[in-house]
Amino acid sequence: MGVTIKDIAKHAGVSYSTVSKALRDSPLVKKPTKIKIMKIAEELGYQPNVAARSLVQKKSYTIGVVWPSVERIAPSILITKINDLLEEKSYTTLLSINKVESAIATFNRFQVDAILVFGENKSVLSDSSIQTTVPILYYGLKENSTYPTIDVNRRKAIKLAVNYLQEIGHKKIAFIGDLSDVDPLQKEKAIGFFEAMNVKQASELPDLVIPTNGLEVHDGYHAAKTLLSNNTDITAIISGSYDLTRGILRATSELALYVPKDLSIISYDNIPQSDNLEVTLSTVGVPVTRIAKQINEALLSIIEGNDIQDSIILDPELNIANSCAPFGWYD
Amino acid sequence: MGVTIKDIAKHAGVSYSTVSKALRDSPLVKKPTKIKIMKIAEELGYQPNVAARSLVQKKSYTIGVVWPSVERIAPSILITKINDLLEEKSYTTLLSINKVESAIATFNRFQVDAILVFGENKSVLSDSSIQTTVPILYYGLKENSTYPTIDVNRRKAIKLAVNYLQEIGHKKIAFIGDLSDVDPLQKEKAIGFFEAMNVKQASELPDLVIPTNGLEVHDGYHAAKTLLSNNTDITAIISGSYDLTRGILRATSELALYVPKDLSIISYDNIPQSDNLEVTLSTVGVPVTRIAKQINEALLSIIEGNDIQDSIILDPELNIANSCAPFGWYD
DNA sequence: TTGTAAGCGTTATCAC
DNA sequence: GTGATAACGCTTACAA
Repeated sequence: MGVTIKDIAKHAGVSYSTVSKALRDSPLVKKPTKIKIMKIAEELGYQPNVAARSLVQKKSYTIGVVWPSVERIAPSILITKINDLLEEKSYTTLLSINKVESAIATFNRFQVDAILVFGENKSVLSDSSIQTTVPILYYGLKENSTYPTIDVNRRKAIKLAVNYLQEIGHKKIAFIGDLSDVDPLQKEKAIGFFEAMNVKQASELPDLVIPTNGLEVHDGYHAAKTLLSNNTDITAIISGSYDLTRGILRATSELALYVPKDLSIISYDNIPQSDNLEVTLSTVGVPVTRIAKQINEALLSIIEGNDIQDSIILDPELNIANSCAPFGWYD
Repeated sequence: MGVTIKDIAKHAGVSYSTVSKALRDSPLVKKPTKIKIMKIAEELGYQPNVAARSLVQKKSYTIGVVWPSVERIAPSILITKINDLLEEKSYTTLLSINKVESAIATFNRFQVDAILVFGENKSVLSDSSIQTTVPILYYGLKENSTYPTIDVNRRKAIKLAVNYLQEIGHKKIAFIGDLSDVDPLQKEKAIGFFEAMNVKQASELPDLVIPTNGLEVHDGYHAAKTLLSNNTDITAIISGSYDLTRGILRATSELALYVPKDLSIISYDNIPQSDNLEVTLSTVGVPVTRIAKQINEALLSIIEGNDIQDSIILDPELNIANSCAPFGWYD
């Protein structure tokens, strides 16, 4: 089995409490002793036993992340970022891909210091079904939950985009995105578009709203093909995601349409762009780094026992770049 | 803080050791007492403390999964399956997205019962850099590791496909896949193709090997477009992944080529197909369910302390369906 | 500056 | 059948 502080104590010829202090870098231990002990610990390949430590400290320096759908690529970048941030504060993140209730139960048994839940179909889940003594933070749509929640204002993001395009003179603005009911996060974006266009639903803008059945590149490609073959007078497109936008750009280049000369594009996006597309994209959204930072702070705060705001809705930002030009600019 | 067995003991008016036995459903406790205790535990929302239990039992009923690249969608289905299988045996899986070394260190501190590592750029990693007392199982390419490894024979899979197509008379067989050096798993597939075609490298089959720079749908789409516009005499394609195949099918339908009349397709694939494509695909590969089952068994086995085979390479299977027809069948 | 001892929540081994 | 009690590996007063 594993090496314990008692083993180290024997080797070093000191008591095991001294070892404990030395390893925790306590000022109560003389430098030379400390160094000697550290060295022996290293040699023996000592790994502190979390179980024992968290038993006495009632703290495990661990954050449990509930991530029911490993399949989804979107939040994975966010998780990675959060993980890095927490690591700096010497916290470890552990993920569970189980159903929310059982994941929370597991993390309670493990006495993690806080739980971060990536909400998805939270609709099914009511707070009453959750048993926890560990503080919980949600990321995603705030619905029937009383737990603190951090979310991105997707609706406002799309509105920002529409308004900007209108300001620079565009009249025929289209939206390409996922309108299916299954994903409330996507739906928010569509609602933002409707609101900005002063309509109630997609049917009032038959030619301008192109629903996709997913968020992949080819969904965007085909939506754009449909849109642009039928409607030659569209001058601007708002895209629901980065991948959709990549598809849209593919379509425009095949149709020999030039961005932004023939068409302005603003893409919803949280992720920093790595690909080098033909144009630098204009985007709206909250950058992952900011989301991660907020979540990180909130997490550390609730661990300290501080109450945080019930609900933090992050404001999106508009970043205008080459893919966008005023209407008529090239005439 | 959490409810402990002592709290339950007080409420039930018994000693806490009786509570412990009752909760573990020991035959040493009378039925009525047991029921009473269970009920109180339920009411109080008791959650057993893993730290305390694993401290005395030296077992946490937990498997640590090292998954450095949350970004990749491919193995996520596999992880979900493994998770389900282990749950049946009342094991919990916890994932870490940290670097392999530190993830392993973390899991050692948590005293998990076994560690499953999803190997990727294992190249960098030598066994000597790993400190562990917990048994480790690798999934992925076996390279310089002495730990037991489970892997899929991708090379053989593609060979099977080539041989089958040759048997049914195809001469001009093309391969669409990712040849970049970064992903050794993909490279294996290409090597399988080369070997089956009796060549050493791609350059010997200039028109038949179409490298993609990824495994997404649109990569397949564009590769197929390139391939089929230049080479009208190709009669069969082997695709390196399911998504690539979807793209290929999109391309063929745009080019008014009919599968399998004008073109036979066999797709590498581990994942059970959910989409309903125009044709039912012929596939080669090891189904995820089988991979998951093997990993599950191996894991349980090494937990018991049984040595398992150093290396288990799973044999792919060929499933021929509508997307494949003998050469000349429709003439 | 170092050692001793109590206690964290649980299981397991005894006695009763 | 049930109840004390030791032990798991560690941290932390407190004693030396």
